[in-house]
Amino acid sequence: MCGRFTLFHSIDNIAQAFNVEVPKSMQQAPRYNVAPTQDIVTILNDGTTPQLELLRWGLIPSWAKDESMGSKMINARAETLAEKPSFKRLLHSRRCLIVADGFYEWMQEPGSKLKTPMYITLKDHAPFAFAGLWDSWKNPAGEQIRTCTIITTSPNDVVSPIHNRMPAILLPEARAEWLDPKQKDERFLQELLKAYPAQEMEARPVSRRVNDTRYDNADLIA
DNA sequence: CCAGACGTTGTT
DNA sequence: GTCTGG
DNA sequence: CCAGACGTTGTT
DNA sequence: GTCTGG
Repeated sequence: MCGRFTLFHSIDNIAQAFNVEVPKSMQQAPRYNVAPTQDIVTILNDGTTPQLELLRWGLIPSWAKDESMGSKMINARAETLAEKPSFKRLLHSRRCLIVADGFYEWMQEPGSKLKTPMYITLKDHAPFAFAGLWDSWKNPAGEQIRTCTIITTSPNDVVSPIHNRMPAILLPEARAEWLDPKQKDERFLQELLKAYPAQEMEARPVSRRVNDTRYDNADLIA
């Protein structure tokens, strides 16, 4: 699955890599330990052009009575998106990219309760896009809260020794297709959610300090 | 029809 | 054991 | 994902 | 909002 990731590239870097404008007001410190419920950098097409937006990680559907769902729906299974009441509607109209440059998976040590955190990136260390879904929820104060979830899929050969799920990373050429509001073909969209090519990825163990969400420092991945 | 759930992961 | 918060 | 709380009453 | 269970 995907419950923790990094985003240390600058907003300017990201904007250039994804060919989008930098919103004037957007500030983002380098992050080495992004956790659910926090605001994350996304790209979505809410009108005519893809835009950088900060969304809260943990989907709160528009019909939710309270925000308790937000800490549960941090992932969505690619295989069942088109069937699940919570996601089907979003697959048609609320797709987004979630920008990252690495993610963590915890590997269960055989014959032990210990888990080793592994850090997984592209070999060229470029920023990439998780496939995501988003929604907007009106809180009791009447404010629209935008939230999102990261789609998971079967692991490739780099991740399968570590874990039985991995986040769906879109190939660069698939990003525009995923964001295209006119694209409604479920099968076509789900085809974009296959595991990223293993030969372009690498994984290595990192410090257990990453376990604590309050610890967010560059030495985690040094 | 209405009422109530709506999710993933991992582990057993 | 299970839920909540980050 | 992991860490940390998990309860009530009353008082400040 | 939409699906499932009764």
